Amino acid sequence: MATLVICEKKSAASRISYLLSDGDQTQKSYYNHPYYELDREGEKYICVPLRGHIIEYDYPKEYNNWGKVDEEDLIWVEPQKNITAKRIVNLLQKTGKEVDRMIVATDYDREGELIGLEAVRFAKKELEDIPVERARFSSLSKGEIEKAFSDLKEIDVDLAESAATRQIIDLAWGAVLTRFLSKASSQYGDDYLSVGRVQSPTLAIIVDKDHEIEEFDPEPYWKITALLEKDFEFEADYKESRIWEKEKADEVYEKVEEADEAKTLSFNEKTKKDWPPIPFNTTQFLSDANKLNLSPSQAMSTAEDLYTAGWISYPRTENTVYPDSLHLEGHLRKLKGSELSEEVKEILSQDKIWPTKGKKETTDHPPIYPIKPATKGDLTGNKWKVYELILRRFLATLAPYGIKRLRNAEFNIEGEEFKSKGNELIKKGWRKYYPYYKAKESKMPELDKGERVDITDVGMEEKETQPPSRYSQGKLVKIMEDEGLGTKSTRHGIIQKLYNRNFISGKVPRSTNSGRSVIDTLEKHAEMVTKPDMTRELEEDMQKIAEEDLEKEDVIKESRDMLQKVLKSLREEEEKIGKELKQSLTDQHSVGNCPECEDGILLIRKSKNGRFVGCSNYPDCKNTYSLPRSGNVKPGKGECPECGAPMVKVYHGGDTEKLCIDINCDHSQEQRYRGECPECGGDMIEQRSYKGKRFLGCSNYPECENTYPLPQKGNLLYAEKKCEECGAPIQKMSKKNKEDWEFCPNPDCSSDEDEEDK
DNA sequence: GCAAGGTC
Repeated sequence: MATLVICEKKSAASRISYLLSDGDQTQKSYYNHPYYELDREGEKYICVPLRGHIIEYDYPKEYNNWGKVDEEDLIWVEPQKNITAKRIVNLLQKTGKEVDRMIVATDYDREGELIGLEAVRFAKKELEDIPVERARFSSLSKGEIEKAFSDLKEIDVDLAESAATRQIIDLAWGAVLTRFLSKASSQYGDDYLSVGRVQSPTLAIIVDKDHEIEEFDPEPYWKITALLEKDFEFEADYKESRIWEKEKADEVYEKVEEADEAKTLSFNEKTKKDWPPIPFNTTQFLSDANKLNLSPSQAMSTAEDLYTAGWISYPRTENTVYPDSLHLEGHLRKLKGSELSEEVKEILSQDKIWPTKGKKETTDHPPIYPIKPATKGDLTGNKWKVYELILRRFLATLAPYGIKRLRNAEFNIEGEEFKSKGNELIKKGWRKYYPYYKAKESKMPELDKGERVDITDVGMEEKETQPPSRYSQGKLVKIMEDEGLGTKSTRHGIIQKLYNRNFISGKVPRSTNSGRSVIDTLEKHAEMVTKPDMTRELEEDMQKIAEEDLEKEDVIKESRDMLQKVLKSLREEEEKIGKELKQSLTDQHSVGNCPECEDGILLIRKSKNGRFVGCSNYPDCKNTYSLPRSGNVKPGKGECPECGAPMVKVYHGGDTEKLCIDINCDHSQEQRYRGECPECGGDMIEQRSYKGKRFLGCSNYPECENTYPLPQKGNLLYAEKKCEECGAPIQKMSKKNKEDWEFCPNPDCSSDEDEEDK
């Protein structure tokens, strides 16, 4: 007797083998892929980890040619299953022959059911009649696993089929619409315009906000503020914090302008508990990591590294409730060995440790928490940043609440009503351990009704209503979750995809021309693809398939019919759509007008050797420029005074250069001249490496290889003098809020050793 | 070369 246990991933396989054998499992390897063997009640178990899905749907090869395949036909093509993890399939086939029953022990969710079934189908091939059972467990704890393996269920084929339905539908809609838009706008190669059930509604959320901001019409208003003093200065605003008419504002201001006393009409004070945050699920984690300047993709991949190295628990989870199996106190004791040992001890010293809990409780994985203690010596850079965040969050969820003191008062100033609010944290509580959220505090003294308070100043300000702000990437992940778009494992990747497709740009994402026009086109002709409802409806259908209320085939057929209608309506306007898309793509790549011909536009183009700028009138106009090696190039203001070519802005992260597009023109050269090369008498030129790093290099390169490193931020100029020690040209640096300073760029020079950085 | 979903 032998049993094959199929697990979703390595960590689960290792844990399950351990629990089933009381730690007596053996790790083996098959062509470098690990698996486990163990004995359990005299029976041999082989525990094989998958790597999530091991197959994926795609169309047969003959449909790969976008030009030759009609999208209308593609709708009805049956996709085939391709193996994506060959070695795992081999291992399943090999071990499948050695066993006489199988247990699917993948994650307890819809995809898990399908992932398990995919594996079973490979393992079972020649043994059609061996029994397959399903272990369903809500955590990888001893109790849960024992219970699941002693009470085995049947595999839920309908549930798995519902997941397969989603795959087929997503592929059909994605492939058909992606090909249609790309072909209509002649976007081939890497520049195709993609469409998808999740990515398009997500993009639409960003585009809608951009439209809202563009259409925003600021309205002026006036604000009257009195500065009062009792023990310290504090502000009181006129009862209408925004006064919309200038006359009214003037009228009030005239009355109170010269006042020197305010009479307290009322004063209230109350305290409020400031509750600690709930345990980290993926969304909360990505959102807070974004405050630390990490994109969701960066945060996720860092968390993945920390997880595989055993520092933190599984980072993909929706759960916000610590399971009973996690012994919080014992675990805290373990974390005393971490960098934050003092903080851990403080938390431990509480009489009782009460964790917070969120509304969402799932059974697949615990919330994200630190598994073992780490110090700054163990982890560096982003890894430490992320680990510290997760450790601090864990502590905060076990820490005491804080207390806020809220005060508010109303005043009479020359017959006009003013009001003031105070919000002070009088007990820090959990915020001591979790400094990532800034509490908005404002101080206000204690007052008595009728008390007279001195006025030190009264001011009136003209202000403007502000447009709504853009969504940060962290906020976007949250909105996606609220709208049901994507999953805990895919949301960060979807956002990254929008960047990679050039649909959005910037740290706080804004839509590009192509992103905007893709959404505009879809909204006009296939609105449903831009709405989260499509996902909601698909979810409902999948539920019904799982419950046997609907047949997989019927759902797919209905979806294909709908796709056919959508495609038809798009095709009726194909020419117009193509024109609109092409126009906005031209705008996106334009850097300005061509100085060499009548009506040419200079466009960023790609060649085998990289990118360059060429004229839209090519081949009639052969004007070209090379582009800087790195950075994002956008049109700038005006033309070069020297050669008439357009000025461009080059963005390097937070740093912007303004250059003439012709890097060899005298103006550009002059702008970047930073003194004479002490080695050969050539010009030292400020330039950027392929990676965007700024340095000084000699104009006689490659004959002269003299270079100096430069600080990466701040404005640099040649100080018009040479270093007395080494002869290198002295550089002058100016930075915001700092005094200018001069330095020798030569790192081997001893000239500024006594001088510390200013 | 198309999607979204797992996981590395």
